[in-house]
Amino acid sequence: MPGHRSITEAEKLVEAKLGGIPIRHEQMAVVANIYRAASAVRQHLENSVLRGSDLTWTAFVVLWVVWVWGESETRHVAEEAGISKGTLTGVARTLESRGLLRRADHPTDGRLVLISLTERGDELMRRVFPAFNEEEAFVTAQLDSGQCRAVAEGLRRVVLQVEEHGEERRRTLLDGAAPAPRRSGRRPKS
Amino acid sequence: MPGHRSITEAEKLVEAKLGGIPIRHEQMAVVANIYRAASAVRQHLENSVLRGSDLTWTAFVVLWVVWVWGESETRHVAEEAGISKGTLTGVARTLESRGLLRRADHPTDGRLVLISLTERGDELMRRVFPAFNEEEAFVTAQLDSGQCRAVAEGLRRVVLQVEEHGEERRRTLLDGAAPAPRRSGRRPKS
DNA sequence: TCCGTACAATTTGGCTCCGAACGACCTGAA
DNA sequence: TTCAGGTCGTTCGGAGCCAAATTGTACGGA
Repeated sequence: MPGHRSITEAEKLVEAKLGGIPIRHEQMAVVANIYRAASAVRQHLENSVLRGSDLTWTAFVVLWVVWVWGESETRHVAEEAGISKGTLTGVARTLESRGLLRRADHPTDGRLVLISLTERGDELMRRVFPAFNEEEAFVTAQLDSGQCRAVAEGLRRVVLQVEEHGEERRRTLLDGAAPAPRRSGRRPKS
Repeated sequence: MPGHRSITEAEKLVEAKLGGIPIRHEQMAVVANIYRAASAVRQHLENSVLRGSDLTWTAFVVLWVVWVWGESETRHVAEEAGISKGTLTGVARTLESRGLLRRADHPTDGRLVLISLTERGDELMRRVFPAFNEEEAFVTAQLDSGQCRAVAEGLRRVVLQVEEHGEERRRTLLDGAAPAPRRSGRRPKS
């Protein structure tokens, strides 16, 4: 269980560390708590409702997207689920082998693959989602209706800010400098 | 970039899917946006300030914890950073090999290991953290001061709720049933 | 008809992370 | 003094995940 030391206490220490250089405390608290909350929520949901149905968080999100939006092209599912296309290929294969998901060629464009739930997958979601939603209610139990809306709206703005201006911002920061390659992953061929 | 389809639209579809069964919309929106925001923020920070210093998100968090709290026992660092003990061992080894971190035996308890920053690690943090904090301000730029506080406070409550009542809740849900083993990871011996 | 370009999903390589097992160590009771 | 039970960090097995490379399809122009 993380978080026995308070964030505000940490802020004071950081201030002292940097002595003089001003720090955006409120913004720092938002980011720190976003990540803490995301980890806590994910872990709780995996360990309560998902594990029982042998689903990882990612697998559940993928099923959820397809369940809600119906038969979809894989690229849209990946985007909506927030994972890369390559990851989706593997997750979809696993779910397909368990009979929860079905893949079909696109009728006119041979490059595309369509994903939909099988009857079993649909049954699973009708059973699991209510339990999942019940835990969403549990983790937010300390928030009243208005606070829920405020938090959701605030986070939406964070997501929008990054999506709309993030790339430009990164370009500005690096200012034409080396794009700095990623540490992991396949090496460029050159 | 995820999120081109609106979350409220998704909620309506879910409602129709379940027809009749009530859904906690506001709570669902909070959880969905927490995760989206966490991914977006992490990705932006990794791709802007961290990559340039060859740090992953986790490595930065570990350095940050040790920087702020000073020499600490590894179990506390792991807890504070929100990662498992096993993960910390690997991360710490990497950071030690890069000369940013130092490990020392505990003077009286031979089981413990103490972690502290080297001078180089301290320099790195004095350089990187202001840039990091600058991006924390960027991602929250759409929120005014009051909204920042509201979001941070709301998320704090979510974390607290899970930390204080999560374990009990999971016990209640499973109700003595099989603890449901994890799919990945080392297999139990027997 | 034959390319070249564009874009799709998939494969591949490498790192990250969790958590069970393990071995070292501490402690207290017999 | 011994040793059983607890706690620590580390090791290790397996899945997750990203992004480059690859493979396959579409389509417009020569």
